Amino acid sequence: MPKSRTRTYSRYCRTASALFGRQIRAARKERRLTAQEVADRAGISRGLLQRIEKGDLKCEIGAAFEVAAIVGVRLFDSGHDTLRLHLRHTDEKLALLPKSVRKKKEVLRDNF
Amino acid sequence: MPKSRTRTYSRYCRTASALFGRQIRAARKERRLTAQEVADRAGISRGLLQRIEKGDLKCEIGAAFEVAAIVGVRLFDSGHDTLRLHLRHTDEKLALLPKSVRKKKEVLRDNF
DNA sequence: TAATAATGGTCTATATACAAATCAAAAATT
DNA sequence: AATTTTTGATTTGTATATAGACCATTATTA
Repeated sequence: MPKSRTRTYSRYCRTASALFGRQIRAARKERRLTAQEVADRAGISRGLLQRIEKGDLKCEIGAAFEVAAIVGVRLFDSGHDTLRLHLRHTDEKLALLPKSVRKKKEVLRDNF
Repeated sequence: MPKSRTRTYSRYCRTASALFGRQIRAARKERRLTAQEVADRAGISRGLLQRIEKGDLKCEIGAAFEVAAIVGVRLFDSGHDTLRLHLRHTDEKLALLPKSVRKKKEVLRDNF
């Protein structure tokens, strides 16, 4: 029997994904774009778009992000310039953090 | 020759994904969690976590969201309750929109 | 500085996400 | 009401994302 690759997701994660999909669908309809039109523009199949709009957690993050961009759902509530700014800021923060995380050696407190 | 499945992504999409990955990495280090620890908690391989932190657009959105939740990167800048609220609101908006999008028949303006 | 843990690669096998095609039902226009 | 488009589901074959193992390098602690 082949080993299964099923995952479990937290409630938070599922809700977030559902919301993301719903927002995409709402935005698409507001702009009066058919599923086929958006799928074509994004270079994906209509089936995949359906799954994205349903909040399916197994689809490519790239496809979902691209679709969001096409229908006008902003990622991180920001335009491109703001994203770049955040990116730079995060990189600066990252530069101050240790390159690798090392656990402090567990101190045994039995011997006293 | 097998048909390739390569996609193209917009700059906006790539930047957003890069930022998301960077934020995850920064949050992980701030919390002093090793890659292996986070991968284990998320039920994914360390290799996949690396790709997520790199902003690889081809990984599962569910894996990325789950990791974000684990290291404390908030999705849509909101906690679970707020997400549910947004979800309800989006559903209401969606209920008012037409169930299917129909293009107005293109009126030919040649004949005058 | 030595020891050791974490990270960053690469490689392989396999489970699966994907595109594409098809069909039925629903919904919007005429 | 009739027509036509859009949507929702299902199925199938294939490209590929994933886990897991491994190794080399780097970084951290003792």
